[in-house]
Amino acid sequence: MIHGEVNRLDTISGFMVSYWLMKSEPDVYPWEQLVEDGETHWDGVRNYQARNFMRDDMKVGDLVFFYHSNCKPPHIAGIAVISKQGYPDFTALDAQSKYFDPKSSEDNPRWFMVNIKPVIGIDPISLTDLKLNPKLVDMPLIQKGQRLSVQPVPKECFKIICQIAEIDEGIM
DNA sequence: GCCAACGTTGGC
DNA sequence: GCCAACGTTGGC
Repeated sequence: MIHGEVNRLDTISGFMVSYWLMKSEPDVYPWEQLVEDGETHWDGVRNYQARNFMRDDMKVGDLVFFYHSNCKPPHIAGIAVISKQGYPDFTALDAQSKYFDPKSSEDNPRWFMVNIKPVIGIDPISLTDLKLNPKLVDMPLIQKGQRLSVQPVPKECFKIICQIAEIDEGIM
Protein backbone atom coordinates (compact mmCIF):
# COMPACT_ATOMS: atom_id res chain seq x y z
CA MET A 1 0.00 0.00 0.00
CA ILE A 2 1.52 3.24 -1.11
CA HIS A 3 -0.78 6.19 -1.32
CA GLY A 4 -3.44 7.71 0.80
CA GLU A 5 -5.17 6.25 3.77
CA VAL A 6 -8.51 4.70 4.43
CA ASN A 7 -11.09 7.37 3.85
CA ARG A 8 -14.28 5.47 3.28
CA LEU A 9 -17.52 7.18 4.10
CA ASP A 10 -18.92 5.31 7.06
CA THR A 11 -22.43 6.49 6.34
CA ILE A 12 -22.92 3.84 3.73
CA SER A 13 -22.44 0.64 5.66
CA GLY A 14 -25.32 -1.73 5.30
CA PHE A 15 -26.11 -0.67 1.75
CA MET A 16 -25.67 -2.77 -1.35
CA VAL A 17 -22.41 -1.79 -2.95
CA SER A 18 -21.48 -2.25 -6.58
CA TYR A 19 -18.01 -2.27 -8.02
CA TRP A 20 -16.50 -0.36 -10.90
CA LEU A 21 -13.37 0.46 -12.80
CA MET A 22 -12.55 3.89 -14.14
CA LYS A 23 -9.72 4.63 -16.54
CA SER A 24 -7.51 7.66 -16.41
CA GLU A 25 -4.35 8.41 -18.29
CA PRO A 26 -1.64 9.17 -15.74
CA ASP A 27 -0.35 11.99 -17.93
CA VAL A 28 -3.76 13.62 -17.67
CA TYR A 29 -5.00 12.80 -14.17
CA PRO A 30 -3.00 10.30 -12.12
CA TRP A 31 -4.01 8.59 -8.91
CA GLU A 32 -1.55 10.75 -7.00
CA GLN A 33 -3.50 13.81 -8.12
CA LEU A 34 -6.72 12.34 -6.79
CA VAL A 35 -5.02 11.73 -3.45
CA GLU A 36 -3.79 15.32 -3.43
CA ASP A 37 -7.19 16.71 -4.40
CA GLY A 38 -9.12 14.58 -1.95
CA GLU A 39 -12.07 14.46 -4.35
CA THR A 40 -12.70 15.05 -8.03
CA HIS A 41 -15.53 15.16 -10.54
CA TRP A 42 -15.23 12.70 -13.41
CA ASP A 43 -15.82 14.98 -16.36
CA GLY A 44 -15.39 14.50 -20.06
CA VAL A 45 -16.92 11.05 -20.55
CA ARG A 46 -18.59 11.13 -23.96
CA ASN A 47 -19.68 7.56 -24.42
CA TYR A 48 -23.32 6.67 -23.88
CA GLN A 49 -22.75 3.36 -22.15
CA ALA A 50 -20.30 4.89 -19.72
CA ARG A 51 -22.67 7.82 -19.29
CA ASN A 52 -25.49 5.49 -18.38
CA PHE A 53 -23.42 3.80 -15.69
CA MET A 54 -22.65 7.16 -14.12
CA ARG A 55 -26.12 8.55 -14.50
CA ASP A 56 -28.14 5.49 -13.50
CA ASP A 57 -26.10 2.90 -11.70
CA MET A 58 -23.29 4.31 -9.62
CA LYS A 59 -24.27 4.96 -6.02
CA VAL A 60 -22.52 6.80 -3.24
CA GLY A 61 -20.34 4.27 -1.48
CA ASP A 62 -19.67 2.10 -4.53
CA LEU A 63 -16.02 1.15 -4.79
CA VAL A 64 -13.92 1.87 -7.85
CA PHE A 65 -10.62 0.60 -9.16
CA PHE A 66 -8.67 3.60 -10.39
CA TYR A 67 -6.96 2.34 -13.53
CA HIS A 68 -4.06 3.96 -15.33
CA SER A 69 -4.47 3.52 -19.09
CA ASN A 70 -2.27 4.44 -22.03
CA CYS A 71 0.94 3.92 -20.10
CA LYS A 72 3.52 1.20 -19.64
CA PRO A 73 2.33 -0.98 -18.24
CA PRO A 74 -1.35 -0.14 -17.83
CA HIS A 75 -2.34 -0.97 -14.25
CA ILE A 76 -4.71 -0.57 -11.34
CA ALA A 77 -3.30 2.13 -9.09
CA GLY A 78 -5.77 2.51 -6.27
CA ILE A 79 -9.25 2.18 -4.90
CA ALA A 80 -11.68 5.09 -4.84
CA VAL A 81 -15.26 5.51 -3.71
CA ILE A 82 -18.21 7.23 -5.32
CA SER A 83 -18.79 10.36 -3.23
CA LYS A 84 -21.50 12.04 -5.32
CA GLN A 85 -24.15 10.44 -7.45
CA GLY A 86 -24.57 11.20 -11.15
CA TYR A 87 -25.24 14.82 -12.11
CA PRO A 88 -24.92 16.81 -15.34
CA ASP A 89 -21.40 17.24 -16.67
CA PHE A 90 -21.08 21.00 -16.74
CA THR A 91 -18.09 20.93 -19.08
CA ALA A 92 -20.52 19.94 -21.84
CA LEU A 93 -22.21 23.33 -21.41
CA ASP A 94 -19.03 25.39 -21.37
CA ALA A 95 -18.18 26.67 -24.84
CA GLN A 96 -14.59 27.16 -23.72
CA SER A 97 -14.16 23.57 -22.63
CA LYS A 98 -12.68 20.96 -24.88
CA TYR A 99 -15.56 18.76 -23.74
CA PHE A 100 -18.18 21.25 -24.93
CA ASP A 101 -21.13 19.62 -26.64
CA PRO A 102 -23.59 21.99 -28.33
CA LYS A 103 -26.24 19.29 -28.21
CA SER A 104 -26.25 19.32 -24.42
CA SER A 105 -28.22 21.92 -22.49
CA GLU A 106 -29.11 22.74 -18.91
CA ASP A 107 -32.70 21.67 -19.51
CA ASN A 108 -31.68 18.51 -21.26
CA PRO A 109 -28.18 17.53 -20.24
CA ARG A 110 -26.67 14.86 -22.43
CA TRP A 111 -23.64 13.95 -20.31
CA PHE A 112 -23.27 13.08 -16.66
CA MET A 113 -20.50 12.70 -14.14
CA VAL A 114 -19.94 11.47 -10.61
CA ASN A 115 -17.51 12.48 -7.90
CA ILE A 116 -14.96 10.13 -6.43
CA LYS A 117 -12.65 10.19 -3.43
CA PRO A 118 -9.50 8.15 -2.89
CA VAL A 119 -9.76 5.27 -0.46
CA ILE A 120 -6.40 3.57 -0.61
CA GLY A 121 -3.50 3.21 -3.00
CA ILE A 122 -2.26 -0.23 -3.94
CA ASP A 123 0.92 -1.67 -5.34
CA PRO A 124 0.24 -1.42 -9.07
CA ILE A 125 -1.35 -4.51 -10.62
CA SER A 126 -0.61 -4.64 -14.32
CA LEU A 127 -3.05 -5.51 -17.04
CA THR A 128 -0.76 -8.39 -17.94
CA ASP A 129 -1.09 -9.85 -14.47
CA LEU A 130 -4.84 -9.44 -14.54
CA LYS A 131 -5.01 -11.27 -17.86
CA LEU A 132 -2.85 -14.08 -16.54
CA ASN A 133 -5.17 -14.77 -13.61
CA PRO A 134 -7.74 -17.39 -14.59
CA LYS A 135 -10.08 -16.21 -11.86
CA LEU A 136 -10.49 -12.86 -13.58
CA VAL A 137 -11.69 -14.01 -16.99
CA ASP A 138 -15.09 -12.42 -16.31
CA MET A 139 -13.67 -8.95 -15.90
CA PRO A 140 -14.87 -6.70 -18.71
CA LEU A 141 -11.49 -4.96 -18.67
CA ILE A 142 -9.70 -7.97 -20.06
CA GLN A 143 -12.27 -8.82 -22.72
CA LYS A 144 -10.99 -8.28 -26.20
CA GLY A 145 -11.84 -4.91 -27.66
CA GLN A 146 -13.14 -3.50 -24.39
CA ARG A 147 -12.67 0.25 -24.47
CA LEU A 148 -15.19 1.58 -21.98
CA SER A 149 -13.60 4.10 -19.65
CA VAL A 150 -16.23 3.43 -17.00
CA GLN A 151 -17.19 -0.20 -16.53
CA PRO A 152 -18.53 -2.58 -13.89
CA VAL A 153 -16.40 -5.13 -12.06
CA PRO A 154 -17.96 -8.38 -10.86
CA LYS A 155 -17.90 -8.59 -7.09
CA GLU A 156 -15.86 -11.78 -7.10
CA CYS A 157 -13.24 -10.15 -9.31
CA PHE A 158 -13.10 -7.13 -7.05
CA LYS A 159 -12.57 -9.41 -4.09
CA ILE A 160 -9.81 -11.40 -5.75
CA ILE A 161 -7.95 -8.27 -6.74
CA CYS A 162 -8.23 -6.96 -3.20
CA GLN A 163 -6.67 -10.20 -2.01
CA ILE A 164 -3.83 -9.85 -4.50
CA ALA A 165 -3.29 -6.30 -3.33
CA GLU A 166 -3.45 -7.41 0.30
CA ILE A 167 -6.26 -4.99 0.96
CA ASP A 168 -8.46 -5.84 3.91
CA GLU A 169 -11.74 -7.06 2.47
CA GLY A 170 -13.40 -5.08 5.22
CA ILE A 171 -13.44 -2.15 2.83
CA MET A 172 -15.93 -4.07 0.74
C1' DG B 1 -32.30 1.04 -41.86
C1' DC B 2 -27.90 0.28 -44.15
C1' DC B 3 -23.27 1.12 -44.42
C1' DA B 4 -19.06 3.75 -45.78
C1' DA B 5 -16.24 7.09 -43.88
C1' DC B 6 -14.26 8.91 -40.15
C1' DG B 7 -12.70 9.57 -35.31
C1' DT B 8 -11.22 7.66 -30.91
C1' DT B 9 -9.40 4.41 -27.61
C1' DG B 10 -5.74 2.19 -25.83
C1' DG B 11 -2.78 -1.99 -25.89
C1' DC B 12 1.26 -3.32 -28.01
C1' DG C 1 3.89 4.76 -34.29
C1' DC C 2 0.76 1.09 -35.57
C1' DC C 3 -3.54 -0.68 -35.84
C1' DA C 4 -7.64 -3.50 -34.20
C1' DA C 5 -11.86 -2.64 -32.25
C1' DC C 6 -15.47 0.08 -31.59
C1' DG C 7 -18.66 4.22 -31.81
C1' DT C 8 -20.69 8.00 -34.37
C1' DT C 9 -22.15 10.50 -38.38
C1' DG C 10 -24.64 11.29 -42.34
C1' DG C 11 -25.86 10.26 -47.20
C1' DC C 12 -28.86 7.37 -49.51
